[in-house]
Amino acid sequence: MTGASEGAAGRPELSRGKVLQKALELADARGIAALSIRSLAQSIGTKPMSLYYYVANKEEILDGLVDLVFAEISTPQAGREWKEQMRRRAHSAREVLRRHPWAIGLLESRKVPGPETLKHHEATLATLRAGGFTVEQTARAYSLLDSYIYGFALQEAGLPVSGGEPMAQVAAPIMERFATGEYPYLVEIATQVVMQPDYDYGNEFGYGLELILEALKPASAG
Amino acid sequence: MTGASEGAAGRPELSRGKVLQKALELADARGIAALSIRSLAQSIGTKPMSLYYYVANKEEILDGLVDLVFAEISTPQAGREWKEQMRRRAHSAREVLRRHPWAIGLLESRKVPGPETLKHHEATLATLRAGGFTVEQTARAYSLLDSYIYGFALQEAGLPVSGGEPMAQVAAPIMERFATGEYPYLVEIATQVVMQPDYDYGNEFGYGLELILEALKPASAG
DNA sequence: AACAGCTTTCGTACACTGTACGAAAAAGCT
DNA sequence: AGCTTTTTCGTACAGTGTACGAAAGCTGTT
Repeated sequence: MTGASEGAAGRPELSRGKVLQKALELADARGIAALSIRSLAQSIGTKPMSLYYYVANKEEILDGLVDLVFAEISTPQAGREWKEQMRRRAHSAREVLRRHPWAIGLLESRKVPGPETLKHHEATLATLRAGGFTVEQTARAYSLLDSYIYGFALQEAGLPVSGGEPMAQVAAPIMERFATGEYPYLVEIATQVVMQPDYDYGNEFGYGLELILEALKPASAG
Repeated sequence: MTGASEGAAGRPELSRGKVLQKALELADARGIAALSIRSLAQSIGTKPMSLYYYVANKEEILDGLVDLVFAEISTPQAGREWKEQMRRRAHSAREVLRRHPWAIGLLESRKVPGPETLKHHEATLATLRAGGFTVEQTARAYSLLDSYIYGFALQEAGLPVSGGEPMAQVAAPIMERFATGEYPYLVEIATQVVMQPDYDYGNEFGYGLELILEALKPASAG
C-alpha cells in the first residue's frame, strides 16, 4: 500500500509526469532560463540527481514541456465545419503560446515531436481532409496556418508582457533615438497606432487569421 | 602607426565589430549552444575577459547577433511597387533565417531592437505607406507578413538540415509509431507529399506568401 | 628620459550549470 | 530471513558567465 506508487501518507510520490508538471510551473513562473535541474528538484522537494531516474537528461525535460504545451491547445474535430474548427484551434494556440512564451524559442531546437504533439497534428490534418482539402492542399494550408500562428506568437513574445499601457514603455527608449528624425515611419506607426491607449497588439491576430481563412479554399485548383 | 588601431604588422586588432562577426561565424558553424565566451575568445585568438572591454555581457553579444542577421535581409525600396518589394524582402528574410536558424530562437527573448533592425523596419514601413496603405493597414500588413515569415522559418528550423532526402530521416522513426495505425492522416501526408523524392518544404513558402500578398490591399476599407 | 594618464588586456576566483558514477536505501518477492 | 529490483541521492568534474583588480601597452608632457 505504501509502496512506490500511491502516496498513502504524506509522501509526495515522484513520477515523470510530476517532474514535467513542476518544470512547466517553474518555467511559467520564473522563465525558462531559471529552470535548472537543481531549482526544479528543490521546487519538487527532492534532490537533483533523483530526477534522472525519470528523465534521461535536461533535453528530455524540454521535449516534455513542449509536448505539454501542445496538449493544451484545443483539438479540432473532423466532420465539423473546417473553417470554424481552424479558427478555434488558431485562437487557442495563440492563447496557449502567450501563457508559455518560452515554448516558442524551444520549438526551434526540438528534434522529435511528442505523442500529444502528434495527436494534435493528426486531428488537425483530419479536419482539413474531411473539409474537402486534397493531401497537397492540406499540407499547404497547414503550413500557412501554423506559420502564421507561431510567427505571431513569436512577435508577441518579444513585447513587454501585456496589459494596459506597456506599449509606451517599449516605445519610450526607442523614441529617443527618433528625436533625430531618422525613423519617421516608425514614429508615425508608434504614435498613431501602437501607443494609442486602447491598442492591443493581440487583437491584430484575428485580422490576419481571417484573411488567411478567407483565402484558403478546398477543392478544384490549389 | 602600430598603435591600438590599425594593425600594421600581424596584429589582428580587436574591436566590437570583430567580436560580433566572429560570434556569428561560430554560431553558424557550431550552433548557438557552442557559443561560449571562452570558445569565442579562443576562436578570435584572445582571452575570455578581453571581450568584456567591447561588450557588457553575453546578452549584448546575442543582441548584436540578431542585429547582424537583420542587416543581411535585403531592404525594400519605397516608391517601387510595394508587392514586388515585399516579395523580395520576404524571400530574402527566409533565406537569411535559414542560414542562421538559431536567430529565430533568439528573437523570442530579445528586448531592444538594434539599429540595423530599426533601419530595416523603417524601410519596410516606408514602402508600404508609399504603396498606399494607411497607417493602420500598414501595421496589420506588416504584422501579418512578418508573422508568416518568422513562423515559416521557425518550422523550417525544426527540420533536419535540408538537402535531398533528409525528410525520410525525420519521418522514419516516427513511422514506427504509425505502424499501430494511430495516425492515418500523418502517414498519408508523410508518404504522399513529404517523403516524395523531389519534395522540398522550402518551396511551400512561396505559396503562402503569394496568397497573403494577393489578399493584402491598400486604400478603401481595412 | 622620466613621468603621468589613458586605453586595452587578461589572471584569478566564485557561484552556478548538467550529469557520470556508484553507493545507499527502500520495496517487493520467495 | 535473504535476494532482487526499484528508487533515491552524495560526491565530483568539467564547463558556464563574469566581478574584481592587476598588469601591460600606448600617448603626450615635461
